Order: sequence, then structure tokens, then C-alpha cells
Amino acid sequence: MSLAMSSKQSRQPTGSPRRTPPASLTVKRLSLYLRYVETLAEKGRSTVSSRQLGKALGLTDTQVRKDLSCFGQFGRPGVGYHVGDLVGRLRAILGTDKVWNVAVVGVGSLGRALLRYKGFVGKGFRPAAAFDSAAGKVGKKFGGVVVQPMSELAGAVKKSRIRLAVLTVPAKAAQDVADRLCRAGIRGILNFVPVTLTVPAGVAVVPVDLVVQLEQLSYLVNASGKKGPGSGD
Amino acid sequence: MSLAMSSKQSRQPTGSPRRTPPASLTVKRLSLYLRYVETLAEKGRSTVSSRQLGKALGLTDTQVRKDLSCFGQFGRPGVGYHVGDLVGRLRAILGTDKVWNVAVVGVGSLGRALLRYKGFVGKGFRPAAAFDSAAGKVGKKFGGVVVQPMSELAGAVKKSRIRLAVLTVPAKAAQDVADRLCRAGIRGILNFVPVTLTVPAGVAVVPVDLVVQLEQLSYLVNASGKKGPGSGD
DNA sequence: CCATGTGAATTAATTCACAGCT
DNA sequence: AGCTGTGAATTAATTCACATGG
Repeated sequence: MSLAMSSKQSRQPTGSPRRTPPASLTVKRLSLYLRYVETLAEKGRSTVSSRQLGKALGLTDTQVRKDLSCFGQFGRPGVGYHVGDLVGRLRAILGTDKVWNVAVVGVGSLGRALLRYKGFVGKGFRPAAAFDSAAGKVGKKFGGVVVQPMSELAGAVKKSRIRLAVLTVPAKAAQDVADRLCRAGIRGILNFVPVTLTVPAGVAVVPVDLVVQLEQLSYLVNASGKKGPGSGD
Repeated sequence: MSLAMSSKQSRQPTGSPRRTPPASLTVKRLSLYLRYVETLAEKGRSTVSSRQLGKALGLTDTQVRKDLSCFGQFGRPGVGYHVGDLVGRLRAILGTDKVWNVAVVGVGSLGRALLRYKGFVGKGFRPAAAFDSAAGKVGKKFGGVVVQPMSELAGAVKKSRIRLAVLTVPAKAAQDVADRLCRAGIRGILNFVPVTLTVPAGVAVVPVDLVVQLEQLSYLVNASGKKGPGSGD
């Protein structure tokens, strides 16, 4: 057995990405950490350990520490992480310490549901505008947001400082609308349309295809019929 | 058209997992392959190459071939994959060659939107029942499905052979309802509630947290502000 | 003692390179 | 020519092991 050497590194001021690159899988877990730690904050808990966090989310304690440590070192040996601090840190990393104005484009049943969705409040996202090409929908109000015609899109995006869009238009229109959003200066698109979008560099797309999600379930259920692994929440 | 592989096959019977294990990331991509290949089928295209597939989805051709090959070898050197055949194979792998009855549990705005969502038709999923604990909603019809009281859940699940559930209840009720679903014999849960569910082995959970998705966007947009990687559709 | 942070080892996933079929 | 399928090499992600602080 070899003798490890001491690395001996003094502590960086605050929140310095030590080494490893951001890593896309890590970021997804950061959201889950935040979600869980926020519930702890509501309950008045003041500290949490990587083991408790991992247990609640189905991860190992090492995984949790690795994820957190690559964005800086918060958390104290022997104690754990300070809940309030961790909430702040995670929000800052994810960029939800400020509120993002979001446009909902396509006011079908899904778009309307998102406009009315209560889960965004306090999470850093605010549906700030809605757009639809159907004249019959323009002027109507859903979740407190008045639907505007598509012709207003570029103007409203600039005026209301909207940087994110939720896309819930019919598949045939999706790429066209995405192009318009990009030209209007939108920086990210949450895409519910079952189509792979092409966007210029500098614009992010996160796809959410409900059929794809159900297919994952279908696969897992079929697979567990033969063999027996767990699941994947 | 549509001539299944006739004679000439010294291959394995059908869809034999050659070597590699199923791999969870692979399955997500299979859904994307299916989605794209279905659009090709509608357009009447008869073959597609791994390169074309990859190009359309932002993947390398090698990646596509690796993914497909680990479920058996369909596709002919020098030609590519037969579109009709590939659709059938992918559906069989994902388990959507038969129709799954799905229960929507929790008929808030999101649940209603999912009941009305048109995108499930022809994809192997059918909203077959809806449940809500609010007496005011019971008896109402959304997307052709009548809302039933929670007390009917176990009975309806058995009677209608429902094996998948979409969970869109308030966060406080989520784990309780999930427990009831599991006792009723449900095999998979598509979880829209921002809570990590605990379920017995043999039940699959696929989480879809809209806030988490937006946080991914937020992170990506913030990150591209400093440096300049692309996106991630 | 318990808990974090991290280099080293391990395992998973992707890409490379090429044999072989059309 | 073009294309698939796959071992080998590479790169990413996770887990292990342990030094160090509370």
C-alpha cells in the first residue's frame, strides 16, 4: 500500500471552481439538490450532510460532495453544509438568484397550463408574456398574462427583457418560430415540441418531449418484467 | 412498399442484444431516433443512414450505429437502415408496439393539458382514465376522459389494465398518491411533481420537473455569457 | 467520532479505426 | 464509391480511499 502525499492547498476565498469542468450531468443534479435543500430551509433545518442529501435523492454521499466541490468549497468538515448558504450558492450557480422573464409561445392547452402553473413562483422564473398566431386567442388572459399576436414578439422581448422562451407550438411551426425567437434575441428555449431544433450558437435549447419521457417509462417497465433493476427517479 | 426482410438472413432470430448492456443514456436516444424515423416514414423515405440520422439529431454516425447495434443488427452495409423496419424495431425495443393505457392522477391545469394533448396518438400511449380528489372535478370530462374520484383508482386500474400513471398532484400529496398507485399495481410513474418519490422495486419512475428544466436553461445561458459553447437540444 | 474535499482507481460512455458487405 | 458493425483506444463519470478540519 502506497503512502499518499499531502496536497496541502490553502482555501480559495469563496466559490472558486477548483478544477473539474462544469459537466452537464452534474448540473442536472444541482437542481435536485436545490429543490431538496429548499424544502429543508422551509422546515427550518440549518445544516445538512452529503449523506442525508444523497439518501433523499438516491445518490451516494461521495457523488454529492464531488458535485458541490467542483463549484467551490462550501460546507464544513464535521458539520456539513449550511442550508441557507447552500440554497444561495446553488441559486447563484444555476443563475436563479435573479428572476428570469419567460415568454410562452404557443397558447394551446399545454401553453395555457404553463401560464397557470404555480410551481414557478419563488424559483426564479416568471411568465412575463404569451404569444399565439391565432387571432381568437389574442387578448385573452391566462394566469394573469395577456396573449399577444406573434407580430409583437420581437418588440415585447426587448421591452420586457425576456431572455427565455417556452415553445409549445405545433410541430410544423416550431423551427420557424424558434428562428424568430432567436432573431428577437432570446437566449434559451425550453422546447416541448417533438422536433429537434436548430439554433445559432449562443442560444441554449432544453428539450422536453412528453412522448420521449413516456417511452423511457415504457422501456423500463418492459425491462423490469424480464429482469429486476429498480427505477430512476 | 413494406417488405419485411425475406430470406437471406444468417442473423440471430430477431433483435438479439449482441453484447453491451442496455445503457440508460442509449435508451433516451432511441426515442429520438424513433421520433425522427417516423417523420421519414411519413414522407415516404425508405432508407436512412447512420450519418443522416446523426446529422438530424446532432450526434455522430458512430454513436448512432453503436446505439442501434447493441439491440441487434438491423441495417445493411452499403445501404443503411430500412425506415419501416427501423420504426418497428425501435417500437418493439421501447415497448410501444402495443398501446399502454395511462392514468392521469391530479386534474389541475397540467393534468388537464395532458388529457387534451394530441401528441400521444399513434405513439403507443392512451390516456384511459383520470382521477382527482376534488369532488368538484369528478364527473367532468377532459380530452374525452371522465374524471373519477380517487376511491375508484384501484378498481379502474385493474379493470382498464392501466399500467402507467402520470402524476400531477400537489407536492404534499405526491408520495401518498404514489403509494396508492403502487398498491393498485401500476408499473411506471411519469412524475411531474417536484418531489423525489420512493417506490418499491419493480415500479419505474421518470421525473419531469419543469423548474429543473428551466434551471438547466438558466445555467446554460449564464455559462454561454462567459464562454461560448453551443447548446443541447 | 463525524463530515468534507480530493487524488487515484475504477467503471461507463464515446470516439477511432478498420474489416467486411453492397 | 458508400455503409454497417465492432474491437481497441480514448475520454467522461463515478466510486474508492484517505488526509484533514470540526
